[in-house]
Amino acid sequence: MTGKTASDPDPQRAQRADAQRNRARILDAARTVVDEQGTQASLRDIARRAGVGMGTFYRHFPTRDALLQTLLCQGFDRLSVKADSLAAAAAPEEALMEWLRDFTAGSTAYRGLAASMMTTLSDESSPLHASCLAMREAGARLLKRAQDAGRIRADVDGTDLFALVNAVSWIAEQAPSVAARREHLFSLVMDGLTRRP
Amino acid sequence: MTGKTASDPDPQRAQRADAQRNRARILDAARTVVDEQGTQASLRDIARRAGVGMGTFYRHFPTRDALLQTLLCQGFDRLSVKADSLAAAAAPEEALMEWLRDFTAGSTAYRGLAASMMTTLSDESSPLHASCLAMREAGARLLKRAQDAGRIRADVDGTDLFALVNAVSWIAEQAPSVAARREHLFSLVMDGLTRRP
DNA sequence: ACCTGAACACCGTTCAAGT
DNA sequence: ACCTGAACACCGTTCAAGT
Repeated sequence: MTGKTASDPDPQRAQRADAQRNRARILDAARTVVDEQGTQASLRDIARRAGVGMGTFYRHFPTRDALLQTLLCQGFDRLSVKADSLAAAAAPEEALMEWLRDFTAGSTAYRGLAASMMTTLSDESSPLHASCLAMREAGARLLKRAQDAGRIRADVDGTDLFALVNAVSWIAEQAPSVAARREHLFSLVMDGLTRRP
Repeated sequence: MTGKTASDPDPQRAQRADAQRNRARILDAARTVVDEQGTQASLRDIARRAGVGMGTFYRHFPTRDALLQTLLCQGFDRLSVKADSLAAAAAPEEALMEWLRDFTAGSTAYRGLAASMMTTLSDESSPLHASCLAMREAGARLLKRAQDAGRIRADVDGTDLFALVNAVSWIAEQAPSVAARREHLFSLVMDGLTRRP
């Protein structure tokens, strides 16, 4: 125990008021710019729009992934939770499909997101690594359940499924003509994984 | 008719000796650097390695696509020809699969190639547009043939097939763990397109 | 005709100097 | 503690000056 009393704010969270405000401004700007330019958005543009020096930007978010984490982490965690509640509530195949629908909607929220997820999954030092991996594992449990029920091919694992779904999301970003057929491509792939009676 | 005689070299092809040598050097360097860095390789690096000024580089290849064209066009054309000869020689499904095998091998030759092909297909001003489109159309004819023979789902078109195959090639570039499963992902997708008896 | 390399407008990242 | 903005090393692209 130190001299710290109950009324002291948590030292880990204590921040000067201007620092807190700058952080919020950066995040606001980031949401806008990433929305426009995708996950590879210019960090300078974000700092500029936030009205903040580059040093301030880097002090708050030392890497691009640190910034993306605060934008994406919530969504990843939400999908992890949703997978588990679907596992308890819905039929195996329907649960998986419903989850994938939700996942795909999220993965097309920002341009470049599918690519960022793949990068973050193979980079253990990324602050997004853990939550993205947890989300994939949660999806993998839904997959396993559908496989055990005999509804999905047995020779597919969570990595395969995640890769295929991200591959479709990515390709849809590459050309408007493909984007228009995204749902169709998605169902072609999922039909292929489904065991027909 | 102008004063041009038969012994004049083709004025369109006439080039000073140093220009011809520089062009060859740039292409040599490009092959090496694109091999190392992918289709998004630094153009400066290529010019440097070729021992040539930036102006010279741009004089010979005014855009990145103009450079890629000379590296990739032959391969595209070869695959177009191969599609037509397979259509004449092999059973519909086998012909399609053999062609896709060949196509995939080519599309993984350089990192970023799948992305470049998608870009070039939606950019009519790209010098690669025509030959890439021709290749896709040649593949589409093999697809149609296999569909007419009842071996492939009827609700797939050449754009879908091309998109799916490129999506798998791209995803395999994103992580070594996925690269190791590339063949498996490819067969999952193709199985899905195949009509089972 | 062709080549060169500096110049320009951008990046991401770091860091000395300020408050 | 935190902020600023210049500095550095890159990039793609253009262009005046040379031969």
